[in-house]
Amino acid sequence: MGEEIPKIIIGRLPLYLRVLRRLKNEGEVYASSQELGEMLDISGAQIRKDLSHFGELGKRGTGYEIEFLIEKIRQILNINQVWNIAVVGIGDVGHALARYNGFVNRGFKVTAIFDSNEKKVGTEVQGLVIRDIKDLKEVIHKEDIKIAAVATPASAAQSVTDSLVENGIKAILNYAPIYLKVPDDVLVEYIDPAIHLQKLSYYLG
Amino acid sequence: MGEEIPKIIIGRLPLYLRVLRRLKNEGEVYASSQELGEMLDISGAQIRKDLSHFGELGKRGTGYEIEFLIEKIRQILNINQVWNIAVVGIGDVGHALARYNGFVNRGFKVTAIFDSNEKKVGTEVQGLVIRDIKDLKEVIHKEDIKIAAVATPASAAQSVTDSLVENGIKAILNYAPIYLKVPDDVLVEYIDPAIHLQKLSYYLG
DNA sequence: GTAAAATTGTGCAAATAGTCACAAGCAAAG
DNA sequence: CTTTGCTTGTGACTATTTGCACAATTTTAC
Ligand SMILES: NC(=O)c1ccc[n+]([C@@H]2O[C@H](COP(=O)([O-])OP(=O)(O)OC[C@H]3O[C@@H](n4cnc5c(N)ncnc54)[C@H](O)[C@@H]3O)[C@@H](O)[C@H]2O)c1
Ligand SMILES: NC(=O)c1ccc[n+]([C@@H]2O[C@H](COP(=O)([O-])OP(=O)(O)OC[C@H]3O[C@@H](n4cnc5c(N)ncnc54)[C@H](O)[C@@H]3O)[C@@H](O)[C@H]2O)c1
Repeated sequence: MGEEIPKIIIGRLPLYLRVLRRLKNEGEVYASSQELGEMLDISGAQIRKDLSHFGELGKRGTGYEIEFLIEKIRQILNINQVWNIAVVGIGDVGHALARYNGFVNRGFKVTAIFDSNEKKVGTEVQGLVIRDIKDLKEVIHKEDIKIAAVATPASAAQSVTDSLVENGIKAILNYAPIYLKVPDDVLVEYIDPAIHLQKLSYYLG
Repeated sequence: MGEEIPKIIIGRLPLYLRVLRRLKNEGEVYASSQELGEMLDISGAQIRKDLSHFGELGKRGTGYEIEFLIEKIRQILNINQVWNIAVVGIGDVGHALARYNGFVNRGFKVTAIFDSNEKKVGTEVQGLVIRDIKDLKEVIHKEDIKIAAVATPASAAQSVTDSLVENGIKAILNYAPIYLKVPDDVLVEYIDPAIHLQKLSYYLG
C-alpha cells in the first residue's frame, strides 16, 4: 500500500483507462482482465497484478466494474480534476494542441498559449489569445499552471524550459527533438515522431 | 551477432543518434559512453552494452568516433535511405506532419497525403496535393510506400488502418487514441499526448 | 441447494534488463 | 619503450518485470 508504484505500471494505467472508457461508451458494465488484455495486447495476469497494487478492485467470477475502475484510475492519476496546461510555441504543433478538443475529458485543458513572434502575439487560436513569452510569469501564476507543453524549435526549447521551471512549472511535455535538462523535481515526457519511425524502419529491414 | 536484438535496445538507438548528431554539429569528433550517458540520463555502462550488440564500435581510451557511429546506427536502423511516408487524415495533426521539415534528414519524407473530406481533396499542403482516400491503392503502389501515419479521428482509424494494411503498408504511426488491430507482420507505434500528460499528473500528486 | 463455470489476487518461477567492476586495449607523456 | 591515464567490452551479479498456476471467491445453471 504505502510502497512506491513502479513507473512502468503508472505508464499502463492511462491505457487501461482509455479502453475502459471505450467499453463504457459501448454500454458494457463489467470487463475481465482477459478481455481488457486482448484489447491492448497485454496479458490478463499483468493487468490483474498492476491493478492489485491499488487494492482489490475486481470481483471474482465477474471481473472489474467498468465505471468503478474508471473512477479509481482517474483518482490514482489525479485526473479527477482538470489541469490547466500552457503551450509554448504556437506553430503547427502548438496550434494543433491548442485546438485539440480531446484533452478536457481526459483531465487537461489548454488555458494559456505563448509565442515569441510579435506577429503572432495578440492573435487568437480557439478563443485563446496568444500571449507574449515575456508574460509567462504573470499568466502561469494567475492560471495556476503546473504543466506545460514545449513546441518551439529545438534551438529555443532549453531556454524556454528554463523559464518555465523558474516560474514554477513542475512537468513538461516536450515536442522538440532534444533532451531537456531540468532539476530533479521537474518531470519531462517526450514526443518525437521521428524516433517512432526509426524504430519501425529497423524492423522493415 | 545473429541473435535477436531486444526491442528496448532498438528503442534507444534513435536517442543515441539524436545526441550524436548534435555533438557532430557542435564540431565534436569523439564521444565517450559516459558523456553520451550524461546527455541522455542513461548510464555509460548501458550505452556500451547496447552498442556492443552490433560489434566493437568504440576505441578503448578514446571513446566512439561520432561520425562512424552515426553511420553505423543509421545502417542498423535502415535509415541510410529515405522512406516515403503516407499521412492519412489532413486535419491539424496531419497538416503539421505534412509541413514538418525535420523528417528528411532523419530518414523519412512525407510523399503522399490523404483525406476523405471532399472539400480538402485536391488542395495543396507544402506542395503536396491532398489525395482522396479512395486512391490509396494506386498512390501507395506508385510511390512504394511501406509506412503510414494515421491522423484521422478515432472513429475512422481502424477502418483506415485496414485499408492501409490491405494495400501493403507494413508499419503504422498512429495518432488516434485507440489501439489498432493489425496482422502479426504489421507494426504499430502510438503517439498520444494525453497518455503522457496523465503519467505526469500522477506524480504531481 | 449443489455442482460447474468464471475470474480474481497472488506466491513463486522465469525471463528480461540494468549495474558493477575490471581485464584489455589504446594514446600520450616522458 | 615504459609508464600513466583513460575508456571500452564484458562476465558476474542484482534488480525489475513478466508469466504461470492455482486457491479463493462469486455467479450461473439446473
Ligand atoms: N510539425 C511536426 O509534425 C513536428 C513533428 C515532430 C516534432 N516537431 C517539433 O515540434 C516543435 C515545433 O514544431 P512546429 O512544426 O510546430 O514548428 P513551427 O516552426 O511551426 O513553430 C514553432 C513556433 O515556436 C515559436 N517560437 C520560437 N522561439 C520561441 C521562443 N523562444 N518562445 C516562444 N515561442 C517561440 C515560433 O514563433 C513558432 O511559432 C519543433 O521542435 C519540431 O522539431 C514537429
Ligand atoms: N490535435 C492534436 O493535438 C491531437 C493530439 C492528440 C491526438 N490527436 C488525435 O489525432 C487525430 C487527428 O487529430 P486532429 O486534431 O488533426 O483532427 P482533425 O479533426 O483536425 O482532422 C482529422 C482529419 O481526418 C479526416 N478524416 C476523417 N475520416 C477520414 C477517413 N476515413 N479517411 C481519411 N481522412 C479522414 C478529416 O477529414 C480531417 O481532415 C485524432 O484522432 C485526434 O484524437 C490530436
